[in-house]
Amino acid sequence: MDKHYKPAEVEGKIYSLWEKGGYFSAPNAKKPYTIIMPPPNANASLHAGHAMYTIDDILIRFKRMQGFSALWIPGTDHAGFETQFVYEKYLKKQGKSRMDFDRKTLYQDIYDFVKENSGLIFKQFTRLGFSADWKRSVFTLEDKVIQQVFKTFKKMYDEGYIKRDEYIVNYCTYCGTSLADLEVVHIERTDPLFYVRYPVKGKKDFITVATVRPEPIFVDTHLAVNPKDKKRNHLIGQTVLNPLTDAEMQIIGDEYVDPEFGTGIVKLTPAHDPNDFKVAKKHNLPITTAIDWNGRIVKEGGKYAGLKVKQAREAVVLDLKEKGLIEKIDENYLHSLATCYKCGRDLEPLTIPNWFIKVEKLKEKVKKATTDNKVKFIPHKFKSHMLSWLEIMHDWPISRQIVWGIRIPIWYEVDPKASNIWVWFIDKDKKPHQDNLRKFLDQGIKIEEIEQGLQKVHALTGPSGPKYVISDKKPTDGKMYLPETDTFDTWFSSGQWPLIVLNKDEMKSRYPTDVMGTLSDILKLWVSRMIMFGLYLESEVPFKEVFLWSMVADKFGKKMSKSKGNVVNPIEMIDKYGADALRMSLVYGIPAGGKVILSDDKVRGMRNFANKLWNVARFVEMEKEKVKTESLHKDDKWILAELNTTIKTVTDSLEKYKFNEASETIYEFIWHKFADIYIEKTKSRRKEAQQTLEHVLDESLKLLHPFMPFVTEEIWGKLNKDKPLIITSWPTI
RNA sequence: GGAUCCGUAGCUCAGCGGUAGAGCGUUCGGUUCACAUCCGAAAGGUCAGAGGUUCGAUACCUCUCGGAUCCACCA
Repeated sequence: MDKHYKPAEVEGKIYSLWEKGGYFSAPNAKKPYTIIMPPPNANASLHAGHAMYTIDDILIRFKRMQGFSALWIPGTDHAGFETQFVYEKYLKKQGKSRMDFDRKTLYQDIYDFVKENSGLIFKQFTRLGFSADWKRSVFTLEDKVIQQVFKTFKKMYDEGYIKRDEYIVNYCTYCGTSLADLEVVHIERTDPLFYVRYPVKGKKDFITVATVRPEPIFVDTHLAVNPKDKKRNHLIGQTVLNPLTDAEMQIIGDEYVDPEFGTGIVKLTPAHDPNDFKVAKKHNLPITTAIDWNGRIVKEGGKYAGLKVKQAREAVVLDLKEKGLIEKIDENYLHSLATCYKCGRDLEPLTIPNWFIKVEKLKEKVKKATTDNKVKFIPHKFKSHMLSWLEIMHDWPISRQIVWGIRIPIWYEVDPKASNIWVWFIDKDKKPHQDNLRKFLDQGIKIEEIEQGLQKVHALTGPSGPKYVISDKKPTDGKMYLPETDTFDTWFSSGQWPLIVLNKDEMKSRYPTDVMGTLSDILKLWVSRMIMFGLYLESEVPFKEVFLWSMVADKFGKKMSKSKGNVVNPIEMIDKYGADALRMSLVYGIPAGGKVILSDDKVRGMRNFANKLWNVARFVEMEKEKVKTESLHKDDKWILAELNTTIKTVTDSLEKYKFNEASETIYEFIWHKFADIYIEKTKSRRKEAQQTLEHVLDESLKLLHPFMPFVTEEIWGKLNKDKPLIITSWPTI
């Protein structure tokens, strides 16, 4: 044996030993133990967060060693919005945009793009020593996933869990899609607050309203005051004039108005403000669009039509100033606003037709399962996080206006005489058009050409909207149809992940799976949805326990992010110090649910530990001759007792997901008890102690194997040439 | 604004009623005999602050201050 352990020379060789031996497939044996891997983005390369899957690998290896039929199922996610965003950046570099392509072409291009990059992350996983059953991998755009998603959607529709509605959503005009509340990032910013005067009808008087958004004023039809506001409730029922259009506006009363804020009077812009939208629905007020999907003022905006929001704001303010209708401007108004988590731009609240899942009934089951501990959360605090989320969880908008995803299986019936479908398409000369479908049909453009170059379909909701059919294929009843162009929110498919990756037999034997280990960030986005779908479709939770870890941080405890430049590339760490060292660093000293602190110093420390173990093995290997004695020496008895305690502690800790305790215990035992104390003492009675030395080393290797699989397997192979691999044996007392 | 978690050695964290612990870092001393990716030793803390419960509080309770995360909302 060399003086030093050299991971680079060992890891590849050991990994293929496991792979060739078929150790990653579940053995037929006995009790099943199952973990499903949270599918990483197929397009991604490994970052520090993924390295935390080490925890799953530790569990799988531990259970495999204990003799379970351990199965770890991997997969990759299409990550709809994420991936399309990356692809569009790539297009932009080439001077192109998604608008240059019809949906089919764009989808295929992204598919090829992803295909080219996919597989990389699994290769990187093997560098970490992950023992997943790779040949079982599922990609979320595979046919069987799409079929499952269609089936679920149909069932939900039939059972009344799906609704279609005009709904105000946060829409990113740059990314071209609506975002769920969970994807919205609120930031604080100083913006001018304009105090706008509304002339009172028939008087020389004004009512002043404070707003940061004067640009959609031309569609406003109402102001509101709080009916309990004694100073102002006399205004209810009065009429003022729209400062831009001079149209008459009514003042209504609604309790949502805060009498203390601004002037205590608000303008209502239902189409572009979530609160105003609620008020408008309640009072049955008109919801008129002022801003289109491109973030520009609509053509009804007269002189402002076509302007972007910011330009329109400047123009409107200028005009109002000229009319003397700006009372004052507060330049230091600090407020929070919604921005896109992806591109950081301001989001535009827009009303667009959306498909929703009605969660009211569904979430009750999740609540009950959580309260009844059908799913156990580790650490425990996440149980209350989940419950508080369920309290406020509201209907889930599942429509995403992107191509890269599973299309919502809806076909709209085209009535050539109705004006209820708006389309955006590229004609056969690659020229884009957007307008009412009827207009194009009247011009004699064939529906086939429109469908061929289709970018977006925007069908009215409600009774005036078109009829539609739920089907994954185009209906063949001879009528004209156009497909829904929206795709499902990624979490709609990944939320059904456990039901997709397990086959029929396994649904009996391995469902619910044993544990789901994932980042606590996606507790609400993903974990809650998986539980919801599991209970809805199978009447049972999809996993018995959830282990959640928090973000991976640098040595100063700061979250790793590209913009901070403190990202640690796990692969570089492996190249430098070995996979075992990296793996150990991710669990040693990390409290459950806590921040994972990863630093060069720490990984180096763990590399040193691997080397220490290596040298313990070298020491043991130097002497082969054993002297049998009648009774054990007191030092032998001591170390064997310590070993037993260690086996017990490590086993118990692993069962309880206390990875830090388990790893610290085995580290302490090997280095500071076995090496520092026992080995030093045996130097004077070497041959006598040889048998105990060998035994303690073997057992230590097993205990450490889930954490540091490569070095332990390598040493095991050197010492126990005739025995099977260490990967299948756990020590017992 | 609401919720949760956390303030213990320079750093990262254990301890959670009975005179303060680990790793890393620092300082000092060690080159034969497994390992300098090592061994031995030392320095370093009114356990954030103030009250309370208790024979006794770093630990339990209350408040204050400081930090983190999540959620809601802001015309």
